[in-house]
Amino acid sequence: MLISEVSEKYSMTQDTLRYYERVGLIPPVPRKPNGIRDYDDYSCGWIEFIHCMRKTGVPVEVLVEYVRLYQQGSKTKEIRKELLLTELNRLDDRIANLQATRERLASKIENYDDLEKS
Amino acid sequence: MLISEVSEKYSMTQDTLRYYERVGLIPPVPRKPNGIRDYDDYSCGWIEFIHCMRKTGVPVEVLVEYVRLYQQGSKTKEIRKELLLTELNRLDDRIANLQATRERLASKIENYDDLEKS
DNA sequence: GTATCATCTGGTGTTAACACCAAGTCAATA
DNA sequence: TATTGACTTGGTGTTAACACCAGATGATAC
Repeated sequence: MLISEVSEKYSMTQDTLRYYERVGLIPPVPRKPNGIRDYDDYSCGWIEFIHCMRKTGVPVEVLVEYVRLYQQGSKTKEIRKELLLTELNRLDDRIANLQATRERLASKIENYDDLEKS
Repeated sequence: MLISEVSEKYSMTQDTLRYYERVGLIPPVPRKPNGIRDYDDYSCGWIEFIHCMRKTGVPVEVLVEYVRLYQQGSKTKEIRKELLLTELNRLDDRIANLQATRERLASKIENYDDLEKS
C-alpha cells in the first residue's frame, strides 16, 4: 500500500504518516527496493491504533515509549501493561472532568432558558 | 484581592491571569488608584468559570467571543445561549469519543492479562 | 527520450497558549 | 532614606505536533 492510499484510508496527511514513523510512533514501515514505503497490514494496524490514541489526547511521548517497549519483545509485556493502565486512569480522570464541566454548562444553558421566559 | 492571592486561590500563574485579561478571556479587572489589579467577586467568578472551561479544552477564541457578547448586555442572550449549546454538543462528542477509546484501551489491557496466565 | 508523476529526505514554518524577562513604579519597612 | 518586595507593562521565548517546502530520485506515459 502506498502512502497516498494510507493517507486516504485514515484521513491523515502523508506528512503526518512520515512524521509518525520518524519519531517512532509506529514501527518502521517496509520499503520497496527503491525506498518507497509499502504499508502492510501490520503497519496499518499500528497507524490505526496510534491515530485513535492521538485523537483522544494520549501524548506522542507516551506512545513512542510504548512502541519502543513493544519492539523489545515479550519481556516488556508487564511494563507495557502498566503503561496502558496509567493511560487508562488518566483517561478516566479526564472523562470525569469533562462530564462535570458538561453538567455545569448544561445548567448554565438552562439558566438562559429561564431568563427568556421572564 | 491581589493577583498573588488569586493566583494562589485558583492555582494559576500570575502571568496566566494577566494573559486572560489581556486577550479578553475575562472582563477588565478593577484597579486601585495606582494601577494595581484589585480582583473582586465578579472578577473571581469569571476566572473560576474560564479556568474550568479551559481545563476541559474549550478554545480561548470561543470564550473570548462569549465574554465579548456578554459585555454587550442582554440583547446578546440568545447568541450566547447558542454559543454555549454548540460547545455543549462538542463536549458530548468528545466525551463519547473518549469513552470509546477508553473501552478499547481497557480490552487491550485485558488481553495482556490473558497472556500472562498462559 | 523526455515529460509527468508520486515519492523521498532534510530542513524550516506555524499555531495555540501560555511562560519568562527586563525595566520601571510604588508602598512599607529598617 | 535606602532597601526590600510585589506589582506594572511590553516584549520575547517555549513547546507540542504537525504542515509545508525544495531539490533529488525513480517509475510510467507518450
